[in-house]
Amino acid sequence: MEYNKETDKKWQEFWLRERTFNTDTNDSKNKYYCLVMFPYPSAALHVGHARNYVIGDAVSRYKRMKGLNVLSPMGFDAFGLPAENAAIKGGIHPKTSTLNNIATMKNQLNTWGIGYDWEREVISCLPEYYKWTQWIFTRLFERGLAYKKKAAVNWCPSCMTVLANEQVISGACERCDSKVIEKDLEQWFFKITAYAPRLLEDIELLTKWPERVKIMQTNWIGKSTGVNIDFKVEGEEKMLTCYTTRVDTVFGVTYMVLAPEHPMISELIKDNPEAPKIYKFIEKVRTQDKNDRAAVQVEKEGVFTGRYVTNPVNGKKVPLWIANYVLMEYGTGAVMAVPAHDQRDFEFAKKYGLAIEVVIDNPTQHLEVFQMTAAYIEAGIMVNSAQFNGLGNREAIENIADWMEKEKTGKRSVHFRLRDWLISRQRYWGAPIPVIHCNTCGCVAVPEKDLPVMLPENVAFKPTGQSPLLDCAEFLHTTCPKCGGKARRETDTMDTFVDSSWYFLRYVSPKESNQAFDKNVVNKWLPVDQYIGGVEHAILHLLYSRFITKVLYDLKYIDFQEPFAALFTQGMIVKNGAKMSKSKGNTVAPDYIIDNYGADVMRLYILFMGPPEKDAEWQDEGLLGAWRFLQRALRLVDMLKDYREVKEEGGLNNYEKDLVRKIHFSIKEVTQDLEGDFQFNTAISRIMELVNQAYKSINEGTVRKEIFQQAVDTIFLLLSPFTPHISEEVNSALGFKESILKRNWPCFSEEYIKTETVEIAVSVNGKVRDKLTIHVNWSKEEIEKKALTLEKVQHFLAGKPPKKVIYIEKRMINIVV
RNA sequence: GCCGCGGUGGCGGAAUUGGCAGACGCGCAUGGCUUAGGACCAUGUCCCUUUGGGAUGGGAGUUCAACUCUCCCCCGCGGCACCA
Repeated sequence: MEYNKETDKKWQEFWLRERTFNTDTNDSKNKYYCLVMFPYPSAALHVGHARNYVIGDAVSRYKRMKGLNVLSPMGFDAFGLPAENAAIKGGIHPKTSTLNNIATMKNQLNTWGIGYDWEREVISCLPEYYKWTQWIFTRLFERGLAYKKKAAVNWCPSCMTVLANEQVISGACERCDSKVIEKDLEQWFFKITAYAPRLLEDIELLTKWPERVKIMQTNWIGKSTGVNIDFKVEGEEKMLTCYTTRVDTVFGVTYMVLAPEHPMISELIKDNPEAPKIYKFIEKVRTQDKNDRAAVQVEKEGVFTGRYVTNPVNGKKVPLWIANYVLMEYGTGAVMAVPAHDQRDFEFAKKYGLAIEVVIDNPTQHLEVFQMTAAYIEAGIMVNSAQFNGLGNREAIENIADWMEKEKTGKRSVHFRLRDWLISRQRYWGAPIPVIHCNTCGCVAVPEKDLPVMLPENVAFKPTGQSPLLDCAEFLHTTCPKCGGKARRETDTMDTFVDSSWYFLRYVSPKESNQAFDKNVVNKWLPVDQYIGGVEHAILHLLYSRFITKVLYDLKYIDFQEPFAALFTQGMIVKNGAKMSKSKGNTVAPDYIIDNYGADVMRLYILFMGPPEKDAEWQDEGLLGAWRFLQRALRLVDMLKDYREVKEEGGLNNYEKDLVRKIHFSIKEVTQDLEGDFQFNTAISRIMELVNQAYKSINEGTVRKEIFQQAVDTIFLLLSPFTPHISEEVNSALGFKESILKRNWPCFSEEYIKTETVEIAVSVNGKVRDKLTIHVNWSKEEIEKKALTLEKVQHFLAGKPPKKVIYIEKRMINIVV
C-alpha cells in the first residue's frame, strides 16, 4: 500500500464532504469542547506552530473515537501591531494582508489534516466580531469597570503606544524589546484589580491546569498582607499613610520616604525654599528608564522634604524624605523606613546619615548599631518596643497589629501587585473604543444599537504617538447619543488582548447578529473542556480571559466562573538550541515536509519527538524514522492482502498468544497515555512495539489470518489520531465504509494480557545476577527454592544460608547474604 | 535575591511511581540485496582491566533494593524582582 500526497488530499476532501468536523451545538450531550488558542495570522508557519495544532487535533480525534460530541473550532486573533507595522513599511493595508495571511494559514492547516469546524470561524478584526468586543467594553464601562484616568503609564518609544503592565518584560517592550519609559497620560483601564481576590482564590478551582501556570498567576497577582499606618504630618492636619508587612519593626522607624510620584509632594514642599531642587530630583528619577530605575544594584538616592511626621506608636518625630526606591504603584507610595531591619533603608540611612535603631535583636549575638554592616533581617527578639519587648518578632507581628487596630493607629490591609489593565492603544489596527466625548454629558458609551463603531479603512496610520484616528474627520466628529449635541469620538483602539479574552464564547454561536453569544448554548458548552496553547500566555491571555469571564458571570450573562476547565501548555520546538524564528534563520517549513513525506509523517514525528509539554529539539533525521515506521506498518497491510489462510486447529499457539497479548496490551497502554497527560510519545512507541511483534509472530511462526488482521486493524485504529490519512486509507482497504472516526476506540481485555509464566530478576544484595522463569501460580517458597539453586546465586552464597529473601510478585527476588 | 521546572548513552527520550536503568526511535557498525547510491532486510551497539566491577550532574544519608525518598552542593531553563 502506498502513502503519498494524493492520500492526504483524498481524505481531506472526504472529511470536508462528509462534514466530519462540523458540530451541532444544539446537541450538547457528551459534549467535549476542545480548543486550541487561536493564532495571530502569520504567513510563514513553521513546525513549531504546527505542534500546537497537531496536539489539539490528536486530542479531538481521540475524543471523537471515544464517542464524545467534540467541538473543535478555529479562528484568528487578527488585530494587532505586526500587520500595521508591515503596512507602514510595505504599503499594504493591514486588513488586506491579514485576510491574505488567514487564507494561507487555513490552507496550510488543511494540508496538515487538522480537523476544524470552519463554519464557526471567528476573525477578531471583522465588524461582526468586534461589534461584540465593543459591547463587552460598554458592559464594563457601565459597571465602572472601564474607566479613563491620567496615570503614569508604560510608553514604548518605538511602537509609539502605551503598554499594559503585563506587556513590559524586564522594563522592555514585549514586542520590540525597546526600553519602556514612564509617561503621564490619560488612558483607559479595566479594573481587573477589583477582581484580584477572586482571580487568586479561584486558582484553586483549576485542578486540571499545570502547576507552573497557576504559580505564575499567583505571583503575578501578588497578594501580601500587612498593616496601613497613618503618620501625622507636623504642622498640618494631613496624614500620610504607609503600608508595611513588617509591623514588628514599627518602633524602629527613623524616617519616612515617599515615591517621587506621590501626589502630596507639591503641597508638602510649597513653602520650602529648596523646592526647585526637590523638583529637579523628582524629574530626574521620572525620566530614568524603568528598567534602570528598578535594578536592585542602582544607587539609592533621595532628598529631604524639610517636613517631619510623627510615628503613632511612640510619638517620635521623624524626617520625611523622597527617594527613588519607593514605587507609587505599590502599597500607598509611602514607606516607613526601618534601616536596622531593611537592607534598602539601611543603605539609604548610611548614605544620608539618618538614624538607625535596632528593635529586633539577634538571639545569638547582641546587635550594636555601630558594628552593623547590613540590616538584620532574620528572626529575633523584640527590643526597644515598649510592651512588646521580649517577644519573638514573628508573633509580635500579630500582637502589634491587634494592638494598633485597637488603638486605631493602624489597620490590617491586603495589597496586590496586580495593576489595572491598561487597554487603550494609540494605534490604528484595533477595535475602536466605543465611547463618545460630549462637552455637556462627559464620557458616554456608544449605545448597543449604534455598534459596531466601525474602524475607518481610509486612514493614514503612521505612528506619531497620537491615535491615527484623530486625523480622520468623519470618524472623529459625531453627535452625543445622550443630548444630541456635537461630540467627539474616542480615537484610541483596544489592546488586542481584549479581543482574545472572550472569543471562546463566540464559537458556540458564531453567527449571532443580535447578541455576543447565545446564553443557553454557551452555558451548555462551556467551560472549555480542554484548552491547548503556548505557555507564553500563562499570564496575559489566560488572566484576562478569566477576568472577563468573571465579569460576565457577575452580569449574569453566563453561569460559570472559570472559562477553561483543563489547560495544556505545550513546549516549543527548538532547532540548534534556539527558538525557531525567521530572524535566526532556523525555521523548518512544513510545506517541504508535506511535499516530500506527507502530512502524517510530519504529524507523527512532531508527536513522537518528546513529551508534548516540554521543549523539543528538531532533527530532520527524526522525520525519516517516522517515515520508515509508517512504511513498515503499511507493508503489513500488503502482507495481509496476500496472506495465505493458515490451517491451524484448536487453541492459539504461542506466536498467536504473544500477538494477541501485545494487541491488548498496546490498546491498554495507548489509551492510558492519551487519558493521562497526553503522552503521545510513549503511546507511539507502544504502537511501534506492536508492529514489531506482528512481524515477529508472522516471520517466526504461523498466525491465523483473523488474528493478523486484528493486529493490523488495531495498529491503524490506535494510530488514527496521529496519522489520520493513512489510517483512513487502511480502514477503507479493510472494508470499512465509514470514516475511521466513526468507529469505536478499541477495547482491551485483561484476560488476554495475563500470562502463565513470567521472567523475574534474581538479585543478590540488590544486584541482578540471573533471570528465572516462573509460573504465576508458584508460591514464594517454590520460587525461593528454585532461585537458591541457581549457579550464580550459589556462587555468592558460598555455602552459607541467605540472611533474608525478599520476593516482589512477578518482578524480582532479592537474596541478601 | 525569591519561586518553579529540569539534569539519564553519540542524540531525542523510556522506566509500571521504591523493584531487571537505557523501552521506542535517531545515529553508528557489520552482513545481505543492489551496477552504484538511496530505500529495504538481518544482527549488534553504556563503559572497563569481564566467574567480576562501574554508570542516571556531584557528595552524603535512609533501604534488602534509589533515576525515583531525605539533606547539602553544582549546572541549565522559565517566572517574579528596590513590592516596603
